[in-house]
Amino acid sequence: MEYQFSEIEKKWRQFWADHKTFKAEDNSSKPKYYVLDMFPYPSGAGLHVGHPLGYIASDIYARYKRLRGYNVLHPMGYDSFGLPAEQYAIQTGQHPALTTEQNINRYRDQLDKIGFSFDWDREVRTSDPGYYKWTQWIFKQIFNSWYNLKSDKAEDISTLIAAFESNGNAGITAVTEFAEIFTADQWKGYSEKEQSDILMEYRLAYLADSWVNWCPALGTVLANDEVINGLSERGGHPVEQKLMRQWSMRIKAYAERLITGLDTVDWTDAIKDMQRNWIGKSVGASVKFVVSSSAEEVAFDSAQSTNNELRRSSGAEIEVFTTRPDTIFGVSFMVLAPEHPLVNEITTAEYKDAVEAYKTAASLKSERDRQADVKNITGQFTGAYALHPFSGEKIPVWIGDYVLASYGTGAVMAVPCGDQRDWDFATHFKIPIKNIFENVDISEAAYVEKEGTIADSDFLSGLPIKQAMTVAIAKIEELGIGKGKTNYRLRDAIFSRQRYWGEPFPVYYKNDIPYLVDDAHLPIELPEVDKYLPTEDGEPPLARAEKSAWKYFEGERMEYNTMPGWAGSSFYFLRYMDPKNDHEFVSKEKADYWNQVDLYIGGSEHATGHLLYSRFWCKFLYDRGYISFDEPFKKMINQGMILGRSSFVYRLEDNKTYITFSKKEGKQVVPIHVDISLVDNDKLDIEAFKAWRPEFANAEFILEDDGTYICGSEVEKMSKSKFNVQTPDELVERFGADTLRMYEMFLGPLEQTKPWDTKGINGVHNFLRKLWRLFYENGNLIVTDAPASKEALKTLHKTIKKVEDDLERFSFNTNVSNLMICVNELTDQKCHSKEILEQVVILLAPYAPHAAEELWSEALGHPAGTVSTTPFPKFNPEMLVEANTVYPVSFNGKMRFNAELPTTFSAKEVEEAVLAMPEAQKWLEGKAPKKLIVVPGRIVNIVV
RNA sequence: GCGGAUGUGGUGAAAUUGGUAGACACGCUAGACUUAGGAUCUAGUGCCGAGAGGUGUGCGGGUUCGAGUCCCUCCAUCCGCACCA
Repeated sequence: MEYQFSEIEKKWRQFWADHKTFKAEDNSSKPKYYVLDMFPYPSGAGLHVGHPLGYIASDIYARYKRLRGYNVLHPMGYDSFGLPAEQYAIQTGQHPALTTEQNINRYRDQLDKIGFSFDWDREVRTSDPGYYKWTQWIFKQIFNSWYNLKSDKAEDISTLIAAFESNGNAGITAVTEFAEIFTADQWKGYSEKEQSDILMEYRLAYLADSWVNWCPALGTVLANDEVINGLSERGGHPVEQKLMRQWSMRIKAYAERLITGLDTVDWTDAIKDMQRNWIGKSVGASVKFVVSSSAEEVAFDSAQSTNNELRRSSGAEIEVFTTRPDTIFGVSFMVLAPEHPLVNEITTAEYKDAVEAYKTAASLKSERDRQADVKNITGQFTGAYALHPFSGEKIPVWIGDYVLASYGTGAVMAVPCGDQRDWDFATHFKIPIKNIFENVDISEAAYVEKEGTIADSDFLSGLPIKQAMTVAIAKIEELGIGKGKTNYRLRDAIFSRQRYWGEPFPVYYKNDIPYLVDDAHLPIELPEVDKYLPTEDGEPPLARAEKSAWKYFEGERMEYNTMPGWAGSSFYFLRYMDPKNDHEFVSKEKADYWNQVDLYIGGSEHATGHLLYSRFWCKFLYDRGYISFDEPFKKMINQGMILGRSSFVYRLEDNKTYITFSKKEGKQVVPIHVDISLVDNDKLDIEAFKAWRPEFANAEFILEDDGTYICGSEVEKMSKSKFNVQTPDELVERFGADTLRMYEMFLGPLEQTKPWDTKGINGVHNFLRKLWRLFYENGNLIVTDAPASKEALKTLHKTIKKVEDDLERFSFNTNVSNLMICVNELTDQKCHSKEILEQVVILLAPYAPHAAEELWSEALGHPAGTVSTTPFPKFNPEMLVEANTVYPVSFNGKMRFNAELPTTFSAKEVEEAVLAMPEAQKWLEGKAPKKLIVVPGRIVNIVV
């Protein structure tokens, strides 16, 4: 019997679906294991071969863990809210729910063909009301929480209100920007609106006027991680800064825990560093500089101005953040961001116009221009001076757009001798540079190292830099002019989107106060609208909905924004544990049982988005007692991208002759993308090419000497327009799912970016055919009951060990090869022993599950479908080691043994075997060896 | 500029605590066989050399009996961040 993959695969797909073979039990005596893939956004283009790469890896691991006796949770679902469906809806008028449904069906079809062991009973879709009910519910919990720095966790807002009612806010240490102090009596005297506004300053989900990334082309705001180089991640449209009233999430409250938590998870350093960078922790101090009134006199006098109105700024304080308090005596000027609120106040009359002009110029620059302009040093003196807190010296105050309004305090103390940007600024504007480092030359550049000794700095002189930092902070705190402080670059996450296809907020407004919709009315379903566009007066699309279109409506108006894409994907891994629960987003019991995701596989592009937000929500839900772990993903593997390999034909100037690759040299040719389905191993199917498009119908060719046309190729991203998209479907049809699965694993290291290339797929396919021949010859079963040969046992156990090692260490690069070697060796040995083949089939089951099931039941006579529940073969090291001859060698004056050994791979076992050899015993004369070096399979050096 | 990764045949790549570099597969060469199948089988295939032999893991050093692997300098490519005080 030949290897009939299409029949076999169809049969087993059906069997698994009918028997729910991969259903995960919520209660089991087996240990649990949770293998998760990043769920896909179901785009209209369908899956290409890059998508399943990670799914195949995780499926192999999930199946392996089942063989190892684990109760495995391996679910799949869809991140089905999103921009493309909405934009398609805007163009066509089709409801996004409809296109999303169609796309999901297509995805499911494609996924099913690859033979994944997902438990489809647990499927989730973020756009399903039964799912987003819980997205809305979690939003409510976040809204109803504040971050208590004393307990270092999120707590219910009621505890804060209770505190306000009894003591006001004086004793509260919370994450908030709110600085006013009020008493209990004052609190009780506030109106509902005033109380609501104050609580808003504490809530973890809050409404505030924020500078946001506004993308006019998309008509919505974007989160920082959705903006790349000043352009939108989706579509690449320009993004500008705009002040808007928006929902935000106080993720900054978790900044420190998001950093420390990284030490408890097994992720790559690359991803951890990306997150650390993004959070951007800096330790230092904040210091207040008093703006000098007398200095202002000087400026005023010299300007000979008579406008006394502008002179009232004396006593203003500029607060700066610095990571180098040790260099405070090196301050020779200060710089404020152009948007800094004190700029108008302190600017003297003389400089008013120049400052205004500078501010205007800065505001006209887009984020992108500002970034591109890094090397252009610009700034403007304000005429004001600040007083140095220790020396009392007058320090000129400038504004400059290299200082960002949104980081720290929006102002810096400039130390040109110790900071390159300050040095450049000072040099450019000819501001004096004071050197406070002992024996350091700063004439060419700033000294930015944190090694050395401080000089010329009053009480800091003579101290090493690191010590000076501590001393400086202590002194600053003592004088009450500042304090030690840690800053984070991470910004709070904007949570509103002006779009239709997202979760509605469970929020309504009455008297301009936002209220939460009662749980009983959740989910707040998306209302129907006539168009998926903003209203004429710029309200989000949901504002178009008639009151009657809302299934639930309360107050004067509903919240018309929707939630961002990351809302639904920030807890889906929890929902899989209990996807049908209508009373809770997940029951405590099930969350406790399934616990963390043991292995998470997905792309690294989510490093600063999804992965950060999911960790944030997980920590929040942990704080509030809904789950008992505060990191969602214990171990993560990031699969690399698969690039397309485009094929080209080369047209000569005459517009109709196409010249083959090797003969185009030195000729004027136009490369033209040709559909890769017309090309096999770079050979063009000429007839198919002529039929492909009318303009090629009369094409003429200059061929290779063997009469073929060879195409050129180039590696690019897969895209329809480059005709280089390889869908898994065609390959499954030609070679079968098992071949595709093994081939994708055979391609190279999982984590690596690599071009797609089908050149080697025959090799993998031939492996399966060869495997078949161990069982069948001329259509007859040739499996025997004869005992296995020693050789065959050795091959088997070598393979068991290799497969086991590769999967436990999780490097999907060699394991398929190990099975190939195994089958090659068994073929050479003419081994048809049932004893051996049974074990081989189990080893194969995670990789090529359809073939394994077929051989297991049809050739080996086991009950159908049981290969997935058979224990993984047990490795027996004794099968590998055989004693051999040992002979002494003298080398470089040191005595050692060289022993020739049979091929094995475990140095330890060989070591033991060598020491047990009579020859070795004799040679050592009862002494222990000083050093024993084993080259697996080859040579042993024993130093005596 | 900062951070992370990667450099091995014609190609994709292996190489476990440092131990025969190139497993396995593609491709290629020669041959066999055939109910012509995306077959199968045999032999060969890093480079130089007719051969013995020499040489070889981005470059240059170092440690070691022994280095693709460890250490140092440099180079190239890819990814992320980027005026974050």
